[in-house]
Amino acid sequence: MKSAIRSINPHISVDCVIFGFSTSQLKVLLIEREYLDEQGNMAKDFKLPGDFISTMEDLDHAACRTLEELTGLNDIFLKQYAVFGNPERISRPVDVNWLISTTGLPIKRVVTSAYFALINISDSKDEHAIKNNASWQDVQDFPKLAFDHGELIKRGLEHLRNALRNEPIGFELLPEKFTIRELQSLYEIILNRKLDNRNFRKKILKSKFLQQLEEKQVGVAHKPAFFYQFNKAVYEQHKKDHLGFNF
Amino acid sequence: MKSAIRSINPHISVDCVIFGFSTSQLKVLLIEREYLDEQGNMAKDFKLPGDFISTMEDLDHAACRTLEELTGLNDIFLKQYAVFGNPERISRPVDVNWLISTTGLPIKRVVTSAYFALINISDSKDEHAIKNNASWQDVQDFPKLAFDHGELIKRGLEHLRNALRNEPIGFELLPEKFTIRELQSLYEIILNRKLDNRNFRKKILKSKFLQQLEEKQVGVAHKPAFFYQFNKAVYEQHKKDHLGFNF
DNA sequence: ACAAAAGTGTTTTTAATACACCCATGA
DNA sequence: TCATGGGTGTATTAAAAACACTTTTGT
Repeated sequence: MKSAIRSINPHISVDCVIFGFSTSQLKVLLIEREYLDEQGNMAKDFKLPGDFISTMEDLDHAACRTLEELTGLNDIFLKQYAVFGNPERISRPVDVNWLISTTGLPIKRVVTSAYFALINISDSKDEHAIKNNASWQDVQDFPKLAFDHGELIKRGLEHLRNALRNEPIGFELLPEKFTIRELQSLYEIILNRKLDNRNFRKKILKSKFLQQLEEKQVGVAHKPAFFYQFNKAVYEQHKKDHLGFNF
Repeated sequence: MKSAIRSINPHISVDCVIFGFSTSQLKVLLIEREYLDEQGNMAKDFKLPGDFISTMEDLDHAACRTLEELTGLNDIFLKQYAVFGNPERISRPVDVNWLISTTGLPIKRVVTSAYFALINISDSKDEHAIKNNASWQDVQDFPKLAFDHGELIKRGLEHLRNALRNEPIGFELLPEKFTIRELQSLYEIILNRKLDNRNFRKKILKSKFLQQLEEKQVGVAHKPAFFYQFNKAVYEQHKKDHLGFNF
């Protein structure tokens, strides 16, 4: 937090719930926080990557900036999913004191705009080195969190599941080029169930949102898979034509 | 606005996009606003029902309160759908001056939490008398609006359509007891297309979310329709079991 | 030649669509 | 008795689900 050199708006913050998927598990990215407990001893817990916005900063910009500053991740597709404005959300003395000491301002109440994103953990290992105060934690069983960040994660996960079921957000959340198997794994991990690979390919390919590329996987010890990319224009057209309802 | 007698938080506001459906049209509820134009003349335009939150007030509470104060509507199911935090959203001199003169505070930047609701206009005629500075305007062709309220309506409508297609929000937005025809009309108006009544009933009733009541319409000049109510528990169970994806 | 994941087709089951008449009530 | 909207069934078409083997590559 660079509160000394930028003009912050201490009433509004952003928080980022970054989901990471590997081949077997869904994780969240958390930042380790040091704070003084009730006895004045140094203690540690975790928080989401987040910060106050700057006085003339757009919320989306603040979310991206914060994520980069705290974790080193950049160029991530972040989506705002809710605002948390309960006046009691910052009320525990340790949280209030931590905010006052890190900002130097008399913080009373903060409304936060929550963002989520989903990234491939194995990619992030090489491409985006994650700063060492940030770490991946199990999304089902995360450690004690600051503020109402447990609630933000829970709601973010619901939002992610819903989004995945109702629109092709999976494509947005994968790298530009991906294999169909990667997309299927993403669905399986987030929806938490196995899908039939033949039926999945049929359904996905019938929709024409995916374009097959020339390029194949290289160096894999099995038949190499073709890469695909998402064709957004075709999806938008489809959405216009298809006005049904599903629930 | 009772800014004189309550302690307001001038950084955060709520705005309500209230959709009203009659048998033929979708409308939005707008409040007439008087302001001083560039030449210092009194002029009029429209705004959404909205206000700054109070210092220790929950956002949902602020939205309900505001709606009641400005329109007389109460007990409406309001759903938060987005935050609008562009630093330029309040930049036109007429808007800035209007805020300063109505609050008496040096407003610079306001982040607003947007809510939407949908109500039956014919119901509201008798049950909820709408205050006379509020009026229903065509959702496709609304008058000139204050701030970025045109954008809030556009995004609210997208949200409403999406919500209706992907979850049984229709039930939430109708009175406790309603006929299947009312539900169908709601779908037709919002999705802007005709639906086959036999197929609609089949699909809706197959889902078991609806419970038929003993009660029928009275005083209608045709075969009276049964009233139904939404069974939320059955829906929640269904959502757990059905983890497919649709897009 | 073996292991590992990619890729492919058919049958069965379920859901969506298209379509037209009789029913109960108030005027 | 007429006008109005409520309520129903069937046949066709389209989509989802279930299911097992062959292909290509690296080791």
